[in-house]
Amino acid sequence: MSGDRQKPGNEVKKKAHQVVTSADVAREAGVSRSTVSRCMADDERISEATRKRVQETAAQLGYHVNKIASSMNRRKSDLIGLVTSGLTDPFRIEFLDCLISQIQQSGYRPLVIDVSDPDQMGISMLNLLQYQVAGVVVTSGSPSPEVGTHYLKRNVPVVLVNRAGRLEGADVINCDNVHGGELAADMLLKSGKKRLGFLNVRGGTYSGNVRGEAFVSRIAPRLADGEISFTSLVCDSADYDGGFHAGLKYLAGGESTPDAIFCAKDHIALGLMDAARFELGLKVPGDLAIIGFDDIAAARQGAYQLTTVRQRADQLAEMTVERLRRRIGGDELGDERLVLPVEFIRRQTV
Amino acid sequence: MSGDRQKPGNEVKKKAHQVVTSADVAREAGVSRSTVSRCMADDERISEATRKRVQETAAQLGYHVNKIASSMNRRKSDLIGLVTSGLTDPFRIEFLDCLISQIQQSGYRPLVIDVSDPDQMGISMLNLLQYQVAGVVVTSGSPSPEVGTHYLKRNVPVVLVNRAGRLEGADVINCDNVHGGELAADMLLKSGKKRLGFLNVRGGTYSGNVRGEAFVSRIAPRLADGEISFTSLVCDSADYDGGFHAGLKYLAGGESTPDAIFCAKDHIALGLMDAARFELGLKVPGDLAIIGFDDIAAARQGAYQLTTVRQRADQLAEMTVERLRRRIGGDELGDERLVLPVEFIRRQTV
DNA sequence: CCTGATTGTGCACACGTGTGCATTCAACGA
DNA sequence: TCGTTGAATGCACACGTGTGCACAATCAGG
Repeated sequence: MSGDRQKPGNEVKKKAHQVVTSADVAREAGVSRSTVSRCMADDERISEATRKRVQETAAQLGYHVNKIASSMNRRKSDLIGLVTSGLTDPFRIEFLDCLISQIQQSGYRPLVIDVSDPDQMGISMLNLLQYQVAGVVVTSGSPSPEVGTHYLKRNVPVVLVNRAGRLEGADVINCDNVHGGELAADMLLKSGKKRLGFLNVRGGTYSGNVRGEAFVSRIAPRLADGEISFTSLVCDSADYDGGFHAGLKYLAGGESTPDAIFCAKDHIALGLMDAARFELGLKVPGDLAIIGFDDIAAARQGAYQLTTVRQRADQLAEMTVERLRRRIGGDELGDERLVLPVEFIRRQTV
Repeated sequence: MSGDRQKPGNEVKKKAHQVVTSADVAREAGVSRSTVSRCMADDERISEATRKRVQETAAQLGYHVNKIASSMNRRKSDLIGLVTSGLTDPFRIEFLDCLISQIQQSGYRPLVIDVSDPDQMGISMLNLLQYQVAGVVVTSGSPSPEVGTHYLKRNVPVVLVNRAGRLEGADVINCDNVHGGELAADMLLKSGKKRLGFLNVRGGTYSGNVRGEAFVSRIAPRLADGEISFTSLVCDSADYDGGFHAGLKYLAGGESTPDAIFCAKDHIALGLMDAARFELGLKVPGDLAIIGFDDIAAARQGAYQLTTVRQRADQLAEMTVERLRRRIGGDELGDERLVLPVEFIRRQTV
């Protein structure tokens, strides 16, 4: 009746208020440890009667499966690594919010890791592997191919979200940056504005660059006609302050000052808008039309009512989790490049 | 030379591209598994020469300590549970940002768990225990005393941040809500406004209630004199939209409409402000003075320039982690109730 | 009553690590 | 030469679980 490999005679040698283990439940319920394990996992081969009895005993003793030991045995945990860099970018936060919720709903747990220092990317991703994660979602930075092979060898799925990389063995999910850029271009062309601009962070991000390029190639014909002009604008940081200072710099006046700006992301657009309205006294959209990208919560607020291109964080999260689950489930999928449709949201800044 | 408990003869029986384990490193470096373990942990009793050799071998073979196995052996992981409810509240996000960064810097990893459904609180906290977490930070909800005893029994430290509860065996950290409320009151009294209000979410949160009560008791003398009036205002959700709709409701006009409102938190204040300015055409602070609480990033933005009471997220995180570390380190500390000082930030809404 | 099938449980092993204790070895003083 | 000391390392066990396989029990059918 007692557990296996237990030398007889030293029954109560352990410390008193030890953590309750499956062996305790087994002893109390008069079954073997195996049966307890099977009951907790709702194994079908266990009779209804014993299952109920064991589960009651477990509850009574306050027994909970030790997930660490379980993970060790199965050589895989139910942790999913979330690679991000800080919680400052509004859209990424919204995405993480949806993602965490959905991961949890699927029976997994998110293990967050911050890679604000890009040099740490590789180390951190390998570190994650130490936890036997079931999968990883990368929302910032680009893992090196070398890291990729480590994951490939361990058969741990990786999903890159809104990233450039084409990592071997990893899925890449992007919103439709190209179409988004085109939608913005179409809108500004229709608006009658003449001096167009595209504002992105210095150096550019992958997403931002694609959006900008699509924008430019869409307006190219009219540019060639000389009907409109275009300027590429740059800010120092991809956030509110960056947009704000860019506004001060580019909108100070002069003949070539843009009268319509497409921003690489909403957060930048908000800063730009505030600089224009409150620092420079410009009317939006009268003096300056603005289009953003993402449709973050603040864009909907009364203070902004920003016209923008929406990518839905919840759908992005859904695709991510669905992809992870299938790969974890054993589906042998080829690397794929998935695209999330975007939608133009017309508000009051153009 | 070979590892312990290894029956001779079945050297290469395992699957080919197996994960590299400490035994592999041991074999390759010609030492025992124990030595490998000690080398990876930088144990002092290992000679410089072998340590170097082993570590090089490990690197060459691509060996990484299996944290799950390690946690299993030590009966404690380096995970720290973060209990939150969604990533929507701006101040909580800022706090989590700091917290995650500091947790990581201390050599731990944050395991996030979402308890948007308060009924799930208990289950989720017990679930966390399954992962042998080293500690837990609660930023939302209130764990039941029963959950507390489980943690106490397992000797896993818990820190409640900006929560009401006085949990046995747990530290509670709050910002100085009382002083904050008083500062806001002092400011509004000095401003010359006569019809004061306090806006909080329906039902109230612990923090909000304390702030409001302190505010009221501070203005009580002047209230008794009849110099001023006070109204308690309520919104349906503790966020931007809640504040926005409350603004529409309470500021529609009439003799008793407040001309100065202290909001339980910045996020509400922003919505209120937008409703006042853009929907009702009120001047801020001319027609309506507004004071918030938290000093979130948006409060600093040009569109708002919100006067508020600042609690510093980074310091809050610092206190939290410091407290956790000491308890994890074995310090036997009594339950404590720590208070983070606040600071009045004067901007342009009063 | 016997045989084969079906159902429910138990045994024993494996997962990969940390660590107390024993052991080896060299150095050293007497 | 021998006993003592200290440093460096190996041995063996424990951590708590999942699961393949074997085994017992029950039952249907002949």
